[in-house]
Amino acid sequence: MAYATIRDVAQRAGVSVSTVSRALNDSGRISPATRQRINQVIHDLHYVPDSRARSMHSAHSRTIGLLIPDIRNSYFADLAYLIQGQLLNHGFQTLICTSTQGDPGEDRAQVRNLLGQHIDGAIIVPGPRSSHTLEELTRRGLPLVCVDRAAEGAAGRDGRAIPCVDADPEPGLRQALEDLHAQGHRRITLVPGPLKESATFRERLDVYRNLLAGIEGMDDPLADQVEPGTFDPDMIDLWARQGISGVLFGSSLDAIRAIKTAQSRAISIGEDLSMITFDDLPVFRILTPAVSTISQQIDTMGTRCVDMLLALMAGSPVRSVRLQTSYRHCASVGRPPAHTGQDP
Amino acid sequence: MAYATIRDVAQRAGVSVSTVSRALNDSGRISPATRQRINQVIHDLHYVPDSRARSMHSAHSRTIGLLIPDIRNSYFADLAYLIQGQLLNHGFQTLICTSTQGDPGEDRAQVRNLLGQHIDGAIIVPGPRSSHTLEELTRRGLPLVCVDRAAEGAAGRDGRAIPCVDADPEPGLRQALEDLHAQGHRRITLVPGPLKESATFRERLDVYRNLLAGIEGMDDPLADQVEPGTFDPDMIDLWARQGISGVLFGSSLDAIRAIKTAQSRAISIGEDLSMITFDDLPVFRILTPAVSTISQQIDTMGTRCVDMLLALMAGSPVRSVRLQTSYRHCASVGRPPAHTGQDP
DNA sequence: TTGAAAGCGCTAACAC
DNA sequence: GTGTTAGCGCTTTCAA
Repeated sequence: MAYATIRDVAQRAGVSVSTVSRALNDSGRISPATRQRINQVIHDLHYVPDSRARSMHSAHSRTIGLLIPDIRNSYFADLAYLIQGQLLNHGFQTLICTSTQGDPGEDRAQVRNLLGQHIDGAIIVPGPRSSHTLEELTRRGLPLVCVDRAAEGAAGRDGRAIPCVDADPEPGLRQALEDLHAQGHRRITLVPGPLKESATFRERLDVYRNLLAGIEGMDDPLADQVEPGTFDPDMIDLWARQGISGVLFGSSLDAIRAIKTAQSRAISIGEDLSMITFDDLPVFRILTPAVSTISQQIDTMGTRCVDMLLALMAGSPVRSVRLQTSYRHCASVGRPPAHTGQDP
Repeated sequence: MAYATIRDVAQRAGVSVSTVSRALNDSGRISPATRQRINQVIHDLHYVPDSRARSMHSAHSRTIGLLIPDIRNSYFADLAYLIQGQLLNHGFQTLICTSTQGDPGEDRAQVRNLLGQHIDGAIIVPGPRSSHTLEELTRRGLPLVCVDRAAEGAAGRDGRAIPCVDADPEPGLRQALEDLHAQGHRRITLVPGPLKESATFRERLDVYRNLLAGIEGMDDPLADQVEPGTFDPDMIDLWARQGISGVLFGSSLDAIRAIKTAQSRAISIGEDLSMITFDDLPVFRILTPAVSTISQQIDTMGTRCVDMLLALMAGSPVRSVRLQTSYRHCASVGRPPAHTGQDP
């Protein structure tokens, strides 16, 4: 009762279903009068074509799967918003699957859902354990693009790598270190984020180390002790004991926790301790002091990955893209306090 | 070639499609041997049943539509996350449609999409112009629940109102006003948010006025001048001229813009100007000073609306629910500066 | 316990 | 221009 079908429309318009179908798809020749009559009936009956039945013929569903770790993270929310909007402009529906990380079983369930819908392609933020998930998709020759992080240990069909759009941490990190150096900091450190989780954090750490090694007189006394885990508030005391005056965060979550801790211990950011973090979230601009960030060009990321997916679906060859990161100085980076900043 | 079909499975297992179907659905009796063989083939072929074809028979698609204004707003992101997670636990897929507000044409397109998928129900954050959209859904007798705001001027089937779960601003506002009063504030005002947009903001304003009228010696000199629009930075000067020492924000977006403005004008929140805002976003806790909020119990909101939808789909009668708001005092509310706070 | 056949709503040849 | 027919991948009678 709820839904009118194409047959109802045909009957009421006094034509056959194929004529209605033609009217629906602007295919074949139809007399203006018939078309007019059909449109009227469609309107009267509030008829909406069943896209499931429709897509069963056309070999494509005009549906794209989007797998992101956690929509509550505003970084991914932005990405999802951009991607869904842009795909919609191209006539594709986006199936957003969030909370794919963590539970590997849930991960599988989500992918089965997507496969069951016969999606035309997928955009994925791969996690540390998603290689199996990715295979499940590439096995079917499904056009696939990774965003934000490259897929580890998974190749696309024909053994070709899955195209990816992510950010090169080098430029942003370089500028950040230069700023710290210019302000007079000599002993600094990096909290990379959950190292075990992702190659992203690993890469940030590696690049950081290389850059630091090239800077005369600047040093990370904790470089060899980096623990693959998240930020621990007690680290703040450790930094103080080591005479560290500047900290970089590879994960914005850690940065926010550090800010809270600093506040509760009356440590003044920008004076007692300078800090910089990855991810240019709006929060960081309204904090006092505003936090210096290394920005990822998230808008471009969203745009490019959609472009790449569309190209892939069109059969064009697609190459991975690395976007530049850039540094934005804010008041969270100041001069080091008098008693630190130089070798003891 | 990408997808194996039920026929492929049947062929390879040496049985008929109906037998495979039965194995898939645990319906009918099947010999253990046959089932075993079928499962093996399913595994080998990486067979995933086509849920589109499947749902065309079963009269339900196990898919729920979720329409929210903007996923980038962390309030709605939280809501979406909660809802999708909970629906998944009940075996439903969630189609998240974001950015439905604003463009009414896009709104319609989204709904047609959902209708085309033959969703089993929908959860909606209705906007000011969504009554037409809602009708499109209710007309088909689709189970519907509104969240966060009540639907204006739209009734469900049988003319019954669409069940809704939202928050009663009264308790939170009352506590907020009491706090301001206790701190010594006597002249305050409310920036309700985009009044034209939603009855939510209208209600907050009305309740505020009523409460204020009942408080001895506290006054809003601007009560009659409230403009239906968003926050204008120049209002800060106006407040100063009027001797206003405390401000409430009906919209967290306005609050954030006000904080930025205050910072740029060296106005100290909590000293020169006390402020309180609706929506208990994480941001407000890490700002300095932390911002006093009126919280909406968003978790409960997400849980309840899913429960309500499931009940509706099961045919049970469902009543709208109003959750309580509550006030959380933070340092953004302090004593008024000496030269304000009392009648001149 | 299993298979054959009809049909879900739609599209796409192929006739007329 | 329009109707007829045969499927798409699946479930579901009804027989066997």
